[in-house]
Amino acid sequence: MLRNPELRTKPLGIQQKNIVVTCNYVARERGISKLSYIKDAEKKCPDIVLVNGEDLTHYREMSYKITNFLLKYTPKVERLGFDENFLDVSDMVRTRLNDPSTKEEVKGHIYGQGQKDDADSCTCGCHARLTVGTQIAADIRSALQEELGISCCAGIAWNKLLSKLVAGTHKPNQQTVLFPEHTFELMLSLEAVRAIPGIGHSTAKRLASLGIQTISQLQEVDQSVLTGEFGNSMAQTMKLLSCGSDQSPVVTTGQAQSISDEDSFRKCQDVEDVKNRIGGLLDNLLKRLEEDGRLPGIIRLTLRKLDKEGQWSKRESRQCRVPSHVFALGNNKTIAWYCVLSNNKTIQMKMK
DNA sequence: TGGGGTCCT
DNA sequence: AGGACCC
Repeated sequence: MLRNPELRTKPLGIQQKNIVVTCNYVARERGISKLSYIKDAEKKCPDIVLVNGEDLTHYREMSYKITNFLLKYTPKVERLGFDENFLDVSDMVRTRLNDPSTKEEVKGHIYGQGQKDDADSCTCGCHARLTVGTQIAADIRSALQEELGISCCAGIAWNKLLSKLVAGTHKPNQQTVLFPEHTFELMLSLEAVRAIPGIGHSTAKRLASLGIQTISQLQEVDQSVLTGEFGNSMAQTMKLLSCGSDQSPVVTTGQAQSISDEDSFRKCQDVEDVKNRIGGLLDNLLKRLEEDGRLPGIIRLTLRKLDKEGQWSKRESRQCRVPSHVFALGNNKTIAWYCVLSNNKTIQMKMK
């Protein structure tokens, strides 16, 4: 929509292969959901505009523009995917609170307000700090809109878990603050344990096998039951998460730990085809590598196979260290196969 | 389901 | 090398 503002008012979906991976809010009002099949989306909304988003270059660039913009406010910026950032603004809050011109006005929504009367029992000053947090968020969001044309949501709380959860409570382009009295309310509004960031597919299944499906069940279960299934460390963090407690600090993301390029290799029959496609992926990688300026220490090839029923199986990977002279020679295609051949391993690719 | 990423075991 | 998690 940034590159083509006319799309702003139309139902827009971003397409990768057969799937609408994400869409704008106009499309969502028409019943389109993320990760739906193109066919279903077109049935619900025949006039949906589809833009191919298989090449992530533009999104990646914008993503880093935004992160770099946020880094002007504080060095404590942690990226999560291409479109989320955590900011630890504790230091900014402190300096603003020392400024006599700072007011007590809350910007944006207050979570849970109106459902209970707010007896402000806090004596630690957290209400004042969170209030300043809402002002910082509002400032940053409007600067983002002005300078980069980006709208976004924000959640203001005292840890990453809660800020993320509360950010989702008022949805397009709004911000919400969580005051401590409403923490339990927010956690219990989630219902399923799966809704806790950090509890994924597999953990949710294992919890279900213990008879635990809701957050309140997780809050109330005996610690030893969890420890038996997950071990001490995971059991403890899950217990804490269920109560809205998150000890993890905001960790500055910095430069990428890895760069990768993928393709699903649909309709790829012969060896020649495979070589060409991998060669293409490699060309893109080398281009990005050059922009990055660093040299890789390891190269890895990952693949997924289709079995006879056409189902995806697990990923398999082979990796090896790359001596820098390989890059000094600059021979593209040599590098492509370097890791495979250097281990003298053959990877069978069976594509449908 | 897709094309990315992170960290832990 | 694989598994879990995130978007």
